[in-house]
Amino acid sequence: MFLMIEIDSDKPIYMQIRDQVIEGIASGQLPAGTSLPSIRQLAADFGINLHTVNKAYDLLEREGFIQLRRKTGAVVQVSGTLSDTWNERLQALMAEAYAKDVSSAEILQHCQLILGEFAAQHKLSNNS
Amino acid sequence: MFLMIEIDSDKPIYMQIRDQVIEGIASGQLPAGTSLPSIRQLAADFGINLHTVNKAYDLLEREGFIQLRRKTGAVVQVSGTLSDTWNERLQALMAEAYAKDVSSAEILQHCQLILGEFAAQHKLSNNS
Amino acid sequence: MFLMIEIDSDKPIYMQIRDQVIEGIASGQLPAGTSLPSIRQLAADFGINLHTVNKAYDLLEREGFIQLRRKTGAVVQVSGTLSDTWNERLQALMAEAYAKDVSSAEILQHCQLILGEFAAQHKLSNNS
Amino acid sequence: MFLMIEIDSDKPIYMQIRDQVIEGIASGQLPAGTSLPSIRQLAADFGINLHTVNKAYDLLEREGFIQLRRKTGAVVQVSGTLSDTWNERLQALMAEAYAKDVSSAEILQHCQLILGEFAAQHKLSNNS
DNA sequence: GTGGTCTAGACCACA
DNA sequence: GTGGTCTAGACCACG
Repeated sequence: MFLMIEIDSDKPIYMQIRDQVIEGIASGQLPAGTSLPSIRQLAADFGINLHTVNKAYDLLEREGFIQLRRKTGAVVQVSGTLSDTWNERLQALMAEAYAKDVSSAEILQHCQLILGEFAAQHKLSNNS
Repeated sequence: MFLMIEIDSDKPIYMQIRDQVIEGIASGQLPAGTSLPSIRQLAADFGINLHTVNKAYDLLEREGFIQLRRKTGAVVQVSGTLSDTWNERLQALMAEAYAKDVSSAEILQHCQLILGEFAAQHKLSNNS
Repeated sequence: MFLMIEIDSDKPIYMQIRDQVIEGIASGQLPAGTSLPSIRQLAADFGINLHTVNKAYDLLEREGFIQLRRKTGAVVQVSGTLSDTWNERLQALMAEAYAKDVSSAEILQHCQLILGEFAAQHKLSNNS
Repeated sequence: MFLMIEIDSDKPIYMQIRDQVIEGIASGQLPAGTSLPSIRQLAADFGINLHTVNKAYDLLEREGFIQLRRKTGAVVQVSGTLSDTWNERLQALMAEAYAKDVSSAEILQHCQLILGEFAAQHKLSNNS
């Protein structure tokens, strides 16, 4: 599995699942149409509560990243628009760095670095 | 005042205060040395509790954005380094957009737009 | 329990908790991984307020001595670096003794004595 | 003057005065018998409140570092024993470092360094 | 008047 | 059950 749950993290488990699924999609490891493990499967694999996984999947569906089907389980779908709060969160993050006197160039470099990694992994996944 | 509190938001009030103060610093509205309203003052102005404001100010101080003084209140101070989780949060945000099939160029454009606004406002504040 | 709260002390209660937990870690009574009592539990045990304990735990977490988990409570974790003011506080303390005409040798002996006790207790805890 | 007041510090002003007078004594800059500036003088020099200086002097007298006389002002006297809380504060400080996995040798080295500086300055003052 | 500390009691998110 | 957040009201230290 591609998931890495840190039970000690300050980030809620369902958010860890959500974020990592999204990163998996971004990096091309989970292209559209891919089936995600069933809720029971995933919960069993990591020894976490069904409700926790359910909450993550439900959130991912509401955000348009996956589609939940009876029996078939969860399927990745790439569609939808950026969430309402995305821009706000980005602005908060940019402000945090800018207020620390980090230059715009340096901040953009950080962004580019991350995006570059996604692109590189994407390419790799497609070729394999 | 520069603050805009949404009592119904899912984001904790003390985080709203923190984020908006940081944005104020980033945009130059709150240059180093500026005095922030006292804890009691701000609490009264927005009809929120003293402890909530205190928590926000305490957090801002620990993160190096302001300095709390016994008698003078809170004063803006730019120093310190980026928080440990800044890069993680940025990566999660970038992934979210990339997974939505938004191109790298478009994402970077979003960042640049925000940073550009900060720079423009900064310039404006300095000239006035 | 290992704690000893003096309600009448000039030292704030949350600082008493903090210092004693740190001493517990130093002496090996609280090795990494040990679970601390929950906030509510500790507050109830000593008849103090939940928020006071919360403040102590929050401080200990920020200083890297413990880790707060949603469900499991507080767990000891040794990491992080010395606080910024440690050296200043040490210097003030050394000056106080030196100004009383206590010899350097005697002062160092005090330090060694304390450190020796920590080491001895540490050894004891490990062997048991 | 030998004093350096930081109005922004988290440490109360009267404590800054106290600590620096003690350091002055420890380093030999203020040998026994030296007259300290009058309360009014010191308050005027630093633009601080009379009560604040008074509080510092009062504390220093109660701790046995100086002697307050009518008209004559404050005179340094080296005598008295270590304060009741000195050992406790030292123990807390040692614990803080030891709990961070700093070795006893390294901690002692810190202490020796500070004491060595006092001794060196002391010698210098006596020779001059 | 400022921030710092403590108490009392409440609701929510997480698992 | 855990910690996280918010409210309300109190007293103290500092200057």
